[in-house]
This record gives sequence, C-alpha cells and structure tokens, in this order.
Amino acid sequence: MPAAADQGYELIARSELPLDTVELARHLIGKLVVRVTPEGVLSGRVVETEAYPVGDAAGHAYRGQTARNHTLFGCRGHAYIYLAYGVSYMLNVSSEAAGVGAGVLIRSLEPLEGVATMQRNRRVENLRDLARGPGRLAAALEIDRRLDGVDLCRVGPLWVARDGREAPEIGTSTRIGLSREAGRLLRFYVRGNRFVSGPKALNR
DNA sequence: AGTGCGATTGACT
DNA sequence: GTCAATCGCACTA
Repeated sequence: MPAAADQGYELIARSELPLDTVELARHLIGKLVVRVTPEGVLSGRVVETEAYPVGDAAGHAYRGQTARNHTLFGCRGHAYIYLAYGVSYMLNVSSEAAGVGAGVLIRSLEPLEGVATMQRNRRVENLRDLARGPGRLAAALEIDRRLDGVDLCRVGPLWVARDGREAPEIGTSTRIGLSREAGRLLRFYVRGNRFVSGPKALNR
C-alpha cells in the first residue's frame, strides 16, 4: 500500500534521472506528472519533451545564470517555470549536475486524473485540447511561477511518478517554435499518440 | 529608460 | 492558412 501522501503514485528517485539533458528528455517520456492542489490531484502522462542542453543558443541558460533561470543551474529534477510571450507558462525539468544550466521542456501530457478540473481550468471540453502544448499543459495543471524551483523528486505540489505501462515507442524531431538552433533533433514524443502537439510532419 | 523579441495560444480569413 | 495579444527579460545607451 502506498502512503496516503503519495496519492497512489510511485515517486521517481533523483538517482534514476539521467544526468545528460538529452537522455533525460527521452527518459521523461511515458512518466507521470502529478499536481497536488488543495482541491485535488491532477495528473498526466508525458508524451512530448524537448531538450535544451549545455551550449544550446536557444536555451535560457545560454547567457549564464540570472534571477529568472537560476533553477536551471540547480541539481537535476527541479521545476523551472517561466512565462512565454507574456501569456503561457512553461514547465521544465532542470538537468545536469549542480552548477550546470540546462533543462527539459515538458510539452504535452495525456490527461489521466482530474480531467473535470482540467476542463474547468482550460475552459474546453475536448480531452485532446487539455494539455497538448506547453502553455495549455501549465494552464490545465494550475502551474505558474510560484512553483518555480519545486523539487520534482519529492512528494509535494508537483512531482514526477512512474507509469506502470511498458515503455512507449519514441520518435525524434526538430524542436518547435525556435529561430536559433532550429535544426537540432532534440524533440521527443510518443509515436502515434494523439495528445502530442506540433505539425503532422514532425510526428511520424 | 527605451527597445526588441520570444521554448505560445486562440481567434479569425 | 494568418495574425495580434501581452509582458518579462536581456541588451543598448
């Protein structure tokens, strides 16, 4: 029996997370994101990620540590959250060793628990539109800057858990929405999954 | 102090 | 398919 505080999910240990950013991006596919709010639990299965490794000019850590991005420089497995375009929050997982700035963007989830709450948060009914895309994902799970720096390897308001299902088939493509470093194959997704964002051509 | 520009989304032609 | 909204941040002066 899992402890009540675990909400029935199995926490993933930090030691299980690959140090390498690109490996972490692949590793997170098929894992669960668990969001605990006072009203209840929201969760989903990660179906799409992007790696922003060391030395990547498109990464927020590229120009060094600042007040905004300092959680990218902490030890791996912490949430880095920022506001994109003044409109949408983005959920990232910090990667690499402490002191090294890099991370993985969680782009899409397949909704599991708390669907009714997500529908209310997003003001849409369609399951497919709830968490397909990074901004929608954050809105569905009530994620904003207040959760920046949260340890995803501890049971709390936001954490990462194991999925019982077998490992999905993972596809690779270029990342979405970038002008710099646009050609690098650093996006990962579950092949054939309808909750993956992006154009068809990138999801084969 | 001012400027330019996004790791996006939703509305609209 | 196109495009504006919206704001924090990095960079220039």
